[in-house]
Amino acid sequence: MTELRLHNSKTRRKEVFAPIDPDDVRMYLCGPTVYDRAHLGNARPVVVFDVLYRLLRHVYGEDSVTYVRNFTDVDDKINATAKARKDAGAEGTLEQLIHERTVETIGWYHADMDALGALRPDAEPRATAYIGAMIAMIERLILSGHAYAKDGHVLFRVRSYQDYGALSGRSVDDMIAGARVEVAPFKEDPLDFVLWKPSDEELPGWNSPWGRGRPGWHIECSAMSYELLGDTFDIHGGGIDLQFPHHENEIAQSCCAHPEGSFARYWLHNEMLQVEGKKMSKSLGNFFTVRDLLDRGIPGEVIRFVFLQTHYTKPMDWTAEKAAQAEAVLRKWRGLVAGIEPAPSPAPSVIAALSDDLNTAGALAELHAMTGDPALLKTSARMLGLLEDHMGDWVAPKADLTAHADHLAALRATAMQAKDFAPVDAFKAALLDAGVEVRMSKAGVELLPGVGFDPARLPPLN
RNA sequence: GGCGGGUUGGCGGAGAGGUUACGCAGCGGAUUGCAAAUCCGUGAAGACCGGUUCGAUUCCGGUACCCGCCUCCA
Repeated sequence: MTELRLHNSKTRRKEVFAPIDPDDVRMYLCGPTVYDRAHLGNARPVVVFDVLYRLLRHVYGEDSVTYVRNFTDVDDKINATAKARKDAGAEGTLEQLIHERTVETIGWYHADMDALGALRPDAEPRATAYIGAMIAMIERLILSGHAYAKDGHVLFRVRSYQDYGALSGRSVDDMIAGARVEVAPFKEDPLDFVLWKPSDEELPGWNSPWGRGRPGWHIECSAMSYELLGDTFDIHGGGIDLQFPHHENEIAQSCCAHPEGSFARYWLHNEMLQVEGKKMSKSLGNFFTVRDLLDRGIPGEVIRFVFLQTHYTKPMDWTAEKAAQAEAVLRKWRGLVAGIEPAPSPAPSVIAALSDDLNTAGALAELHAMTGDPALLKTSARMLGLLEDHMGDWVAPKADLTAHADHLAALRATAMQAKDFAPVDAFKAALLDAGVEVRMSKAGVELLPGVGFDPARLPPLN
């Protein structure tokens, strides 16, 4: 069996991956808070873990991998949107309006991630469906002395968990020194974080032993991973920005509530995304969503290719230049594999690259070496979610240029006789100007709509 | 202040203690009415300073610069 090696954030080393049960490999990815369209940065972990999911399925078998990715649908930004709708006169309770909003957002998320060629996880739990499990976990934490209730809040007693900070490499005392923790009257210690908080009438809430309220952010992942994957599972992932405090808190909650288990054994974190060398932010004006790119005509497969060019542990820079290059490569490859029956299995070199901590850039390099064997290229590319049939519509000609091609061929034939190439050159120049790629060979004339193709600027046929 | 990541040829971007990464661009050639596309060939690197070593871009230490996290965030 292929030996998989993964960089484990927990140990800060590349380790051989050994699943608890090779017939039931389990991984959890922190999913989106569904308050709006996913931005480009949200898509990076999705693509990275999609490749990991494909690899695990390849190595252990399609039915031997369980991939869970949650939807966070309890959140103040969602509440704000729902409240704004209610204030604007929308029908229904606040909870119903929240549900409507999140259903809408989840639909967008699915459409956008599907466009990137990401396989759907085996389970996509919504936090609101697991409130009972969260309450049960909080009760266990209170009983074991790791949490306490105060003024309608329940807080996790950070100093009760000795290994707190191990994942992100900080000590509790360092954090006090940093002093950027919220001090509140209901906290025993400024480091303690919220498991449950009260809701007023303006906010969604659920009944609990501590009154009507809602869960803190971190508890949902602990509760859902426990319910769906058990007290010990293989891989947990997300963006590096989640490492602290979110993942640190998840570990504390899960390990204290279920000391018999060891929670996630391998932690994978992807680095952040930049745009043209800068952090993507609304203030810099370089903020955009996946849908924005798709609407601009950049195919999801191209976005995916650009992502895979950079190793997931390094910051990735999105640039228009990279997108253009990726499109050219994919166009070429799609031309090579069109109508070709895929090879029975992917190239070992590609599996080897991916098995080495998801070296997707290395795997792409291997694909370049395979252009002489389109069948193998096709099958191997699919390990990366590329060159799949359902992803290829974008390469189809955007217009029927047969008439123009025939006209150009006729002009050329005349020109060959008359030794006067001016008319054919003029027509060709006009085509190029309209964004058409012109290919003339002994075999004939081929016209392809290029990147800047504009049908309105096509020359008349006379 | 604390924690973490990065710095490779014109650009993007990997692996490996000693042998060509790869892609794009460039250059030369084939081909073409001219181009494009395609094919063949080709130059070019490892932030800086030390150390280990027969040998380091690759390991260790330091410096500089860039970036992220520590607050909602993928």
